[in-house]
Amino acid sequence: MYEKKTLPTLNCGLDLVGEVLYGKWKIRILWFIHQGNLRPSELQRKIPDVTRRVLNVQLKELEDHEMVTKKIYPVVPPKVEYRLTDFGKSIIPLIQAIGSWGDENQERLRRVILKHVASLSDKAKTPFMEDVPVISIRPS
Amino acid sequence: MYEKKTLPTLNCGLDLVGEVLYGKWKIRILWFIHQGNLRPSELQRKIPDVTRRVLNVQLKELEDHEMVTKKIYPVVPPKVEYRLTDFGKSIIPLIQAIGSWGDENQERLRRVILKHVASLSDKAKTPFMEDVPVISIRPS
DNA sequence: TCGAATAGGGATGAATTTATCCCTATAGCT
DNA sequence: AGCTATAGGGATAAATTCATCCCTATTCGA
Repeated sequence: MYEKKTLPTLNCGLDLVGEVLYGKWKIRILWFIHQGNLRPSELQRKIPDVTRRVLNVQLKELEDHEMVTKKIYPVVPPKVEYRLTDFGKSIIPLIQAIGSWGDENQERLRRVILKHVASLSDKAKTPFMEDVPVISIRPS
Repeated sequence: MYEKKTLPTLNCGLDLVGEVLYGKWKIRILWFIHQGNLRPSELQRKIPDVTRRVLNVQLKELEDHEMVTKKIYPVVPPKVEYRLTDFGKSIIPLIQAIGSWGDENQERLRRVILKHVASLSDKAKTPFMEDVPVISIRPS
């Protein structure tokens, strides 16, 4: 494991939320569990870019933060299910609100993000920011 | 500058919001500008833990993302002011909502976060997680 | 018998973010 | 003359996060 060398800033509610939601895949994981994808293998199929290793680590953190519970079925092949706690459920409306704001401003966000990324690599000519597919993980 | 080697995941609104809000100090910076702290020096006094270097970088990103505008006064000593754009203003209610949720669940969040941090360093005996001060940057 | 699916995790390397250090410049004040 | 406040940024180090590689184990089905 890696050991933190600096203490987290925990001055206010915003900082606290940041701690539990910070992580490349955390919000997505919460959302997909909310959608009924309870097993790690299901989650991984929903989020192909995350590796099993990292998925496990982030699920463990969500569990430590009491956002999800882990249930191990003593069967073979192994079966594990994660579910949102009531605490975890209570943050779903916020995730929904953020996602909606993002969807509403999707074009503008996409434009400014890609423009910024492009500005970071002026000479190296990055070839990948032309057209990123437009998919929504939230139900329409 | 550092050049990104992997493309960002931009599948849905959530991902897009993540791009513009990701950054250790971004949300705080937006909030304090919203509170009327427009000059870099003011912001730095409000957020002592951020260095001027990093503050500049994150302000530049917020500017690229059209969340804030930068106004340079041609005076000396230099004077610069950042203001929220309408776009930036439109995300403030979400920040407020997240902060409120965090404030409401402050005790629980603080407990689980510190418990998790402690679990990462079992043997090394971290000495710093006893009592982090409880301050709110949002007006009461 | 061999491979796929299931879940997990140690060791290590790569990528990314954040921090540190050290410069530039000018006006006003002591 | 020297100090402070103002704003900015290059080069580099440190911290942190994320990815890759490679193992363990069992049951079922081809």
